[in-house]
This record gives sequence, C-alpha cells and structure tokens, in this order.
Amino acid sequence: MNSLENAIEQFKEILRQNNLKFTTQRELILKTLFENHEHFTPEELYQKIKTNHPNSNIGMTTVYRTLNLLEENKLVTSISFGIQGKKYEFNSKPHHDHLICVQCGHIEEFEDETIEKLQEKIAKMRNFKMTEHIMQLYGICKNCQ
Amino acid sequence: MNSLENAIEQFKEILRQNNLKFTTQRELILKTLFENHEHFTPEELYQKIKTNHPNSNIGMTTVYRTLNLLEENKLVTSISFGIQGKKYEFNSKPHHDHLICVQCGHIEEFEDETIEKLQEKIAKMRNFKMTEHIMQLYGICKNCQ
DNA sequence: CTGTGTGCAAACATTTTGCAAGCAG
DNA sequence: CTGCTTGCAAAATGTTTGCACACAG
Repeated sequence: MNSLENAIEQFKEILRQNNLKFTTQRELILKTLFENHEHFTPEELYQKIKTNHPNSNIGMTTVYRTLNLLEENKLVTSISFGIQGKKYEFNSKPHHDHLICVQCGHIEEFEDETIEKLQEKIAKMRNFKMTEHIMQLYGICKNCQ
Repeated sequence: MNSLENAIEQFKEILRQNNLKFTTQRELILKTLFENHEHFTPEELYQKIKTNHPNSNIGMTTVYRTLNLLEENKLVTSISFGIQGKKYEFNSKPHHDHLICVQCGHIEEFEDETIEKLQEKIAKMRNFKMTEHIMQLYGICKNCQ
C-alpha cells in the first residue's frame, strides 16, 4: 500500500509544487528512511547511506536540509529524546509514541487510543489548541534488564 | 512546608554527604529557581541571577554544573522541549506534565492520574522497566490564539 | 540555459572540559 | 591548609549558513 514507489511519487509531487528538484541525494535519503523502518539520527542516516552507497556523493548538510524538508511536508517525523539529538522515522504508520531504553537507546513504539483522547480533553479544558504532542516512556528494555 | 529554608537545608545535606561545599553561587541558583516558580533555560537563569544580584560573581559554567548537580539529586527537574534546549524547574510539586505554546514558549503544567496509570500498564505489558516519562502537548495557548 | 541543489568550510548555539586562582570547611 | 569550586577560555557537539560549482528540468 504505502510502497516505496508511492512515497517517492508523493515526494516528487511535493517537490514539483514547490519548484524544487528531485535529486539523487534526496532520493537516497527518502529511500533509506523508508527501507529501514528504524529511527535515525541525522548522523546515523548519513553513515548508513555512505555505507550502502559508497559511490554516492552526499554530505551531512544535505541530510539535514532534506530531513527538514521532509519533516515540513510530513513525510517523516522527528522525535527529540534526552537532551541532545533528534531521531527521524519515515511517516508510514499512524501516530504512535515511544518507549526508549536509557541503556541501549533502543526505541519501541506503541499507541494508546485512550491516552490520546485524554490528552485532547486536557488541552480543550485549558483552551489550548493542541497541534501535536510527544510522549516518551524511559526505562530499561527487556534485553537490557 | 517546602520552604526555601527547607530546600537549602536539603541541598546542604546532599553536599555534606558528598563532601561538596555550600557556596554563594550554589545558594543563588537554588534560591532563584525556588523563588520564581518558572521554567528556566540555563541562559535565562544566568541572566536572572545577574540582574537580581549585580554584585554576585557567577558564570554560565557554574550554572550548568550546578543544574546538573541539582538534577542528579532530584532537587530540580529538566524538560527538554523542541529541538534544542532544556528548561529547569524547582522540584516542589509532584510529577506533572506540560503544555507548551509553540508561539510564545509559555509552559503550563497539568497532571492526570489516569494517563499515568495507563503509561505504567503499557510499560509493564512490554516488559519495560519504566524509570520516568515525559509527555508534552504542543499547541497555541489561550493568549496567542 | 536558468536557477535550484550540492559539498565544503566556516559560522553558530549550546554544553562540557582544562586550568590556575579563590575560598569553604 | 587542603582540595573542592570558580570563571575564563578553549574544546566539543550538533546544526545552519555562505559560497562557488554542479546538475535537474
């Protein structure tokens, strides 16, 4: 359903609408995010691309710029965790939140309809026009215990 | 109950236990956090102290070091919001979460017992030993709408 | 061809560290 | 007095920007 081709077509459409160009680098970034259903820091993503496509020419700068572009257009989502650092994931799934292992950095996903509803209720009660939210549970994952 | 004197005594006790010293700077930082029930970035806290105590001699370095010390000992809590930056608050209240205005940066607090319980349930179901969590609702606050 | 995109290096912003001098205990 | 603490400057991170060349459309 949400195939790579789909995602690329969607990306191209966004680029077209903004008079932007579809470049090898932009394709590689989207592709790598899509194919690895993982959470990447910009650095990790950059390394992954360098490793998997040694002939490609790509710089950190482009990774940052493209991630921002993709996030603005809702193709990827970022979560900031801990003090420094953001991780990006391809936006294929519906909204979900994260369990983060403080030992190994592993990230697990979960969703909970009830909590979502409660959050909306809280915002409404306070006249707060909620646009998004983050919820992260920190702890020790199964493997690290 | 949780008076400034109390907080300072608590701080002194922690310092004593670790063979650390109670200095003017450390006192100023704790005091400023306590007296202003606000959320400070290290920078803001530094400026506030400089303004309110022009004769005091204090550097950013000390602010950072002391905030880390206070956080390790649970006297203050930090919340990281958005991409960069942490804000610190004095730890007088029970656990609570935050509504953050994306326009003016204003932070409001709330607590919800039901959500807390659900979070624990989720972690337990996944064999995740939860140590803490953050939940932040982003949006536009009453004033900014 | 035109103008957007790129990599590089430099600039930034935030936080941490090394160090010599200062002060609490 | 001893050694923890401080402020300063420099280093370390993580991210953004300026610029000349490259390349998509």
